[in-house]
Amino acid sequence: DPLQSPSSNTCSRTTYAEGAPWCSSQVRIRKKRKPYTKPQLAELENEFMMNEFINRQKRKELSNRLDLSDQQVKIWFQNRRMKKKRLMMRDQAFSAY
Amino acid sequence: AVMILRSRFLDARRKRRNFSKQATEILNEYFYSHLSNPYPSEEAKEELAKKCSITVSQVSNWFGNKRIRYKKNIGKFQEEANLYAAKTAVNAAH
DNA sequence: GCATGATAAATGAC
DNA sequence: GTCATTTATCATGC
Repeated sequence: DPLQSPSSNTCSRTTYAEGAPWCSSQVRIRKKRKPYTKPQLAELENEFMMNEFINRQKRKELSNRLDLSDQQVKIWFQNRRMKKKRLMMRDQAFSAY
Repeated sequence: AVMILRSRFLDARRKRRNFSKQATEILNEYFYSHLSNPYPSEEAKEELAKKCSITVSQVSNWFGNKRIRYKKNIGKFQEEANLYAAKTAVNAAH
């Protein structure tokens, strides 16, 4: 797994670092965010339409087919459910007018 | 007509608009006066949203962007930081 | 041409 | 599981 460290801690060296500890090293190594391809998203969206909660079985075959990890598919569905909630809230807010 | 407005409302990303000068002023005042912990509570977000005439989600977006961009290049924001530090100092004196 | 606001991957608290 | 975040990317403003 190609990992990337938060190399630049320009924050902790500056005079403002003392007043902003939140700024200092975000600690752990984080995988770089990589946008998914259009075909990948199309399949994920299609599966989400079928059911918003995916089981291990379908998750495995989806991850294999899309060249994504099992975890990535799981996270995508979680984020997708949050997105749906945001859109519905926004729609509701609009309907108020 | 309503549907057109609705679609634009739903797809805010495509129709991004900069916040008003006053709104940015209020958000920056809060950010730099809470530089040690620039994480407003839900209540604080709602109050800021009301003052700025924006949504709480927009407040969250603003602080998220501000925090990451600030810490990525503190030098670029130093002048701004000094400005608002002086401003809050004046407010405190009164 | 970057600044800025919103969104898409990814993490972690709970 | 949700959900507030971090980070990179996108789309727009100017």
